[in-house]
Amino acid sequence: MLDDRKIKVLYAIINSYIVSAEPIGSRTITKKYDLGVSSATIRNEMSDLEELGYLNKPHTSAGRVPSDKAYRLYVNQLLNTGKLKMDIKKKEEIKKALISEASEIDELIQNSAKVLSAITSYTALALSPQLKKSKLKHIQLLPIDDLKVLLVLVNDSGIVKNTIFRLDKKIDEDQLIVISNFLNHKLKGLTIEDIGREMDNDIFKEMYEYKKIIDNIIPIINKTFNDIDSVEVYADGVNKIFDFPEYKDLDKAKSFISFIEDKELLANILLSNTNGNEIEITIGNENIYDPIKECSLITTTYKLGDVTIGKIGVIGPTRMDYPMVINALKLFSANLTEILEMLVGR
Amino acid sequence: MLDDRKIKVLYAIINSYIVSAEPIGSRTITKKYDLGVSSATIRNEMSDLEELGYLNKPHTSAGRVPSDKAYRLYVNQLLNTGKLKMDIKKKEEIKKALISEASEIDELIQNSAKVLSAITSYTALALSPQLKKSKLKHIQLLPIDDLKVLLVLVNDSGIVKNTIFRLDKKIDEDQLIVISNFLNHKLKGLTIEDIGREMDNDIFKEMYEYKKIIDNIIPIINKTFNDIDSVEVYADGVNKIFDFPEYKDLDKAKSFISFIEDKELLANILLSNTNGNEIEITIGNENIYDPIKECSLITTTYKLGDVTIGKIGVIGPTRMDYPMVINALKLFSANLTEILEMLVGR
DNA sequence: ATTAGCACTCAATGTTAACGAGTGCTAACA
DNA sequence: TGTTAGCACTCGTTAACATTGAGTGCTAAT
Repeated sequence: MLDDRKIKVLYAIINSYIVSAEPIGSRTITKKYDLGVSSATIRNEMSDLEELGYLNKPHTSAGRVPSDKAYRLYVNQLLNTGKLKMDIKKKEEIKKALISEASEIDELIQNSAKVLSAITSYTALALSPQLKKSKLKHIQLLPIDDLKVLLVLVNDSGIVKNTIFRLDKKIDEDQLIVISNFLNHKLKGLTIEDIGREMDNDIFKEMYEYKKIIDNIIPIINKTFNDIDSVEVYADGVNKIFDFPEYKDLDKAKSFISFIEDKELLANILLSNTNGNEIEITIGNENIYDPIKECSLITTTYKLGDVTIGKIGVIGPTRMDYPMVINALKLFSANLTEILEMLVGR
Repeated sequence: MLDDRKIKVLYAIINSYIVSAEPIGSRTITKKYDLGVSSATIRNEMSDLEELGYLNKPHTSAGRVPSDKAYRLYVNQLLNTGKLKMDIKKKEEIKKALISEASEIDELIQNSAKVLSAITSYTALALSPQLKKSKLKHIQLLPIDDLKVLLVLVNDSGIVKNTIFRLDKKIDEDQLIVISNFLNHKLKGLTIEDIGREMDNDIFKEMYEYKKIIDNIIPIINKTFNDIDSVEVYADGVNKIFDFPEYKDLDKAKSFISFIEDKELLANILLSNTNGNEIEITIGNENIYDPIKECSLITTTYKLGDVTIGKIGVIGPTRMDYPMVINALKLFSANLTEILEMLVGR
């Protein structure tokens, strides 16, 4: 359907448009790319490509611009031919940049978005780890003073959460240890969901003696666990969008930036954008939401052990530098997975 | 120097410009504000006001625009006459909105910026609590498994930090308790700075038996304490800037947004903007940095006990609605101080 | 099948004129 | 002496119109 020359012409247009953001005319192609034919021939090919849906004309006397379909073809080929190379040296550089700031996992992810945006010069998005299935590893109550108690929860991914709360009545350290031990015994190894159920089951009747204290504590455990579960989206380099001529229009820029500010929506998009491949790409109109129908979203995942727990990606104009971004994302995916392994140290 | 009528004319121009963002002509004033004189008289007054530096002309045949000096006069009067009223009902509304999301202090502050931006429709900034002078209240080591240990630090403001780290050698719970007790004994009640000094002093020679383990732990304590100390700046509603006609120019908008993205710079600005008053206002050229020389920055503080520990404020065009913003900030300051009191529960 | 040539299209750019909000000055007035 | 009506003047804004030039599509010759 697309003979060799058509592909060459199409790729010339895509490559040219990716750097210039200007519609390409037939003469430009004959000059910049040596295809051995005249501009008139190119014109005919372009006319064909337009009919096939790979090119668009902004208006009659402008050049032509690649369509989403063209990018899709280009990107699929890119992903299949595996021509993308893993630059080990660069990988280590990135790793260093990521590690230097990372003491907590959320910080690591946030910093990753920053570095990714700096490297690619597009807006970067990152989804904090999802740990719904993670299990409680340790629960402990510590006395702060007569009335205040610190609750510490640790899950098997090494995420720690804590809350200070205040009791109505004095409690001594020994009592807290008894309660801690009991909670540990009952809840250790359960997932967040399990614990929610367990709580309802009034497992605490055995602890009659401490009923009042435990009644105080339960909602706090619940809330704290829900916090662990909460999804955070980090965005960095939002203002990079100003660098692209297609966003010289203020309304467009505004709508893009407002869109990126809606973290809840972003979380849903990132979570739903899952086809099982290492790299996932949504081009232009493939996006559901209007404000980013002229953007491409490229994401990858990061793992803890064998489980995918989060995502990181890049969003920018459809004419983005796909090979560069895909390479960068591969490095980030690998690095994050390695660093998490190390941080959690299993 | 400024007679009564000049003041009236000036205020008319300021008020009009604050809502319209358009230069005001003499006729507009005679029509909209009944000053009992003709436009020619106003014209003369305006000419005088310009000579005195209170008005600017964008160009010969435009109307006039208030200068920074005019805003300064207006704002000083506003702050002195104390005409600003505290709306108790609104205060409670805001309080509710702030509390609903606040389980941790940083979250509370972040959420405050969000609510403040929503209420004022300007960009809101907030500085997370500064606790350099806070004291260690509790330190504890908890076993996670054979090799991993959780370090928990609590300070007297109720801020909790923790880190998981891994030891070279197995350690049992009893040993951890001994070390915990020792550290508590030695370090409790000291400020972050004190602890840094204490650490260098090799206080641990008494604990010869656990030297190796403690040597492992010290840098972790240090790092964790530095984390507590770190300043965070939250910005919300950055894209509100697009609503103002003075930012219809893309470069201006870009430079503003880039400026707000530099959190370190913002932190310095917020920290330095301290004159000891409840409300602090920097107008236009009083700002040091070029990108916000056409903005005003209004901030207030929030406290824990008697100590100012953070700031929250609003940044927008110099023609901002000062009375509204000042009122809002007063409510936020009072509410945050109350909520912190409650959260930390001293 | 390719290509040179040419008429045609249309956004972008430049030029000019008309418009009108607003100023500043002058002279008359109370 | 302060106020005001009147008027010439300024200057950014807008609209209308012509010009330019990159690019297309078609045709006829190679």
